[in-house]
Amino acid sequence: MLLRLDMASRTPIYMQIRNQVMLGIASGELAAGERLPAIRALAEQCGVNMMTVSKAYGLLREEGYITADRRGGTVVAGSPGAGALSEKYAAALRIIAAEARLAGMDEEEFAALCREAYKGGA
Amino acid sequence: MLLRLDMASRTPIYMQIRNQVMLGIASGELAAGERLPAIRALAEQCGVNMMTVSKAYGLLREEGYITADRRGGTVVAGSPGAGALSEKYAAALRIIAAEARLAGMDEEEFAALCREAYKGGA
Amino acid sequence: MLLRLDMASRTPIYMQIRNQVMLGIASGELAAGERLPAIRALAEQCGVNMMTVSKAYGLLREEGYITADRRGGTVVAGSPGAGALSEKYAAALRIIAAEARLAGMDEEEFAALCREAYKGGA
Amino acid sequence: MLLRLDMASRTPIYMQIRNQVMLGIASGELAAGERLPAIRALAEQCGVNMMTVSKAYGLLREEGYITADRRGGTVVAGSPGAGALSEKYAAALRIIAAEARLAGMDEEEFAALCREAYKGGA
DNA sequence: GTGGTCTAGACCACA
DNA sequence: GTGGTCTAGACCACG
Repeated sequence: MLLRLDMASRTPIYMQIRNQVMLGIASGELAAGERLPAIRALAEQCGVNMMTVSKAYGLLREEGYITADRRGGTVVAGSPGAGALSEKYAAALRIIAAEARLAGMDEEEFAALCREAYKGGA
Repeated sequence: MLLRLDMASRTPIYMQIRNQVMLGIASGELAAGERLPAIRALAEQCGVNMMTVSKAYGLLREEGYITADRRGGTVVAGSPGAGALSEKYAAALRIIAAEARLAGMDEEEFAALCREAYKGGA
Repeated sequence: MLLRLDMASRTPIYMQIRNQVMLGIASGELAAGERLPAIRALAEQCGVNMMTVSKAYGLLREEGYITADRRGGTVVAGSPGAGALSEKYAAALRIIAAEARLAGMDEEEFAALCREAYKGGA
Repeated sequence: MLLRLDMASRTPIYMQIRNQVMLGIASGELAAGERLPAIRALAEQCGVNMMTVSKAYGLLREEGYITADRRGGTVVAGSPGAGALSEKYAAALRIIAAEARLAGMDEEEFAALCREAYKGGA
């Protein structure tokens, strides 16, 4: 699990870390029960502040994607699976769909693109 | 065209305005050539500062969704249509797809949701 | 002499008119002594306000490119030829040269581009 | 890096700042990777509002001349170099060339002036 | 510390 | 009338 952080991006670093860990879990690269690197280790490896990594882990914990294990480490949680997308992501999807429509894509092209994005995380 | 702004949201107000205007254009509620409300008028209507609306309009202009006619007013541009989603939105789509996968949705459910989002803007 | 005005441009319309008349004179398309269209006629032809055309003509008159003739018309003046570029244009040229340098052009390429621009107005 | 701003100029202050920073990068006075003054610091130094400097930095960022490092500060970007002048600057060059022609300069004189402008930023 | 966002006024250029 | 620019403050998110 190697993180690629873009310091020039508008997306906050902690969010980039959170996103990439989440993507790693979704793709199966990070299996349920697998242990994540310690905060200090990951911070050093990425050249960022420990607080930044801590914030990302905290977010992932709140979302239920990871949990603290008994010995003080952090492990990937078994996915609970709410069965539906949260309203936050649904709203983002509507915006992306509108952008696609304005870019000239028809419904079939957009659906294919979405399937591709879904499979890409496999 | 009525805008609904959430002052408590993490999304900046100017971006909320930009998104809703863009959604309005995509849905056809705002037709090409149609005139948008004047910056001051929209600012007053939304209870927001002029500069905030100005920033949203500036963004939309840069993106090519609207054009400022020098003879006064801002009008909806005819969409040229790049034909593809920008990498920025493609990356966001990958994240949403991963969230959907972790929420327990299978590919078919996700594709249906995406089609719904696309048609929703019709 | 047909003017092509872009209402969506950031360049004011009166300046677009001024620039195109000046370019017409430089290229020889408008010869010294030739009569320019009346303000009202040009305004109607371009679909702009008379005041706008008047402002452009006023500018060109101040710069010495055109003069009022005895019968109330406007004619192209014989070029006086200061022999040097005004500081305003020299400054603009420095900025363009810097942009070219940052775009990766070397001195030869830039000089060739400048000669092309000079000859283009022939 | 000292900026000289002309408050009486028709050129907006934010554009003057943008131009001078760009000229500084082109001349090598500001090297790639070098850190620019903080927005607030530059604003105070120039006796200008923060937002004005912010707008200039935003422009330079969009143009790819600088990048905002999330770990604090704004740095000069390594120039990618499109290899050609944008149409906007090419049009401005045509206008300047025409002005030079009307000022009585011949092609050689103009080319020499352009080389001078190019080398001036060295 | 940094940049990002926002407010409530103001003046100006353009058409 | 329109949009563009600017000021002098303020609060917030990020690292």
